[in-house]
Amino acid sequence: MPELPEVETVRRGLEPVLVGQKLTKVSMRRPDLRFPFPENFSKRLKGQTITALQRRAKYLLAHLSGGEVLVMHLGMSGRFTIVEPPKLSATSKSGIGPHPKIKERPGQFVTETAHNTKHDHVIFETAAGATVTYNDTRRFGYMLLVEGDDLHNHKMFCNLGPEPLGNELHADYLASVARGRKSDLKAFLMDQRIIAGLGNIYVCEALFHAGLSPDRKSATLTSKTGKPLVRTQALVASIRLVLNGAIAAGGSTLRDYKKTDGSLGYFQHKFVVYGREGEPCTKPRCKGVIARKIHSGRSTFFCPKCQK
DNA sequence: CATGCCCCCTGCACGC
DNA sequence: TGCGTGCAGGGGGCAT
Repeated sequence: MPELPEVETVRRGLEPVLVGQKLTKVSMRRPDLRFPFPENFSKRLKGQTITALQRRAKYLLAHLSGGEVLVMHLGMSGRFTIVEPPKLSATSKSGIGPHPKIKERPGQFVTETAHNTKHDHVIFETAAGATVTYNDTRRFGYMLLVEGDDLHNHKMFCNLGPEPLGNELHADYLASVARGRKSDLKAFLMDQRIIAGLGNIYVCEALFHAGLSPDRKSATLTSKTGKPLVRTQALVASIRLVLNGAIAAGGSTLRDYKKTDGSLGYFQHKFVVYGREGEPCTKPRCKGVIARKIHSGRSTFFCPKCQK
């Protein structure tokens, strides 16, 4: 899936299309994704206005005028596609007028281009005539409807750790939660209860940048006195740097998406270690070769020479 | 409690 | 060409 930077990029892409908009129609093409859709899903969404679109960890949160929150998780392969009605030029506004097909059936027009794809599972239509389609090949994603006041108590959210780009993540925090842990750094950083939003790619990237081995014991982030160490500071800084860099790259993709097909999801981004098994380490003067190894079923890419 | 493993699902790249 | 294998950015649920 999209990890935190990709979800944030999707959020920024959807925000101008959805926020302030009333949902005129929501349809599903199957009864479930990873989980069954909530009871009366379409009916509960129709007519509601989306008042805000937030992100928490890898979740998208669409706040609804009725007080519920539409929670969306993209799993491994979830994407959104936006199709907006053609912008009317000054000429057509004053003179010719909108295309008759659009005027009569705004939803129908975009339906023909947007809904014929395999694995399009959910289609949102807004009062402004935009269509937002959720596509998810592997269906590990899901959607929930949760009462806004109950969000923090929901089982999906109550155990989430701090946002990695927020103020709550700092070396003292990381040192304190790492204390006495038996797990290695790879598992530690993948654990959403420790930090919420990192995934397989950005854990590899952050560990590389910090020069720390994925096999290092998490407890070594803490000194005997419980104080954070230089490597702990470096890890926090690396996490921030890697995520911010990816979000910036996503932003540049966003500027282009309307020129292409409206697709929001993964984007092209250069990774320094991820997917680069056998390639030379990019750290200056390091003669190492990027290796791959499996940690609890997931590939880890790292430089055995400069990550200690 | 913490940790590790299996599994959900589809598609794709690879070797034979 | 077809088929089998392994792998893919997540994480819930369960056994230990």
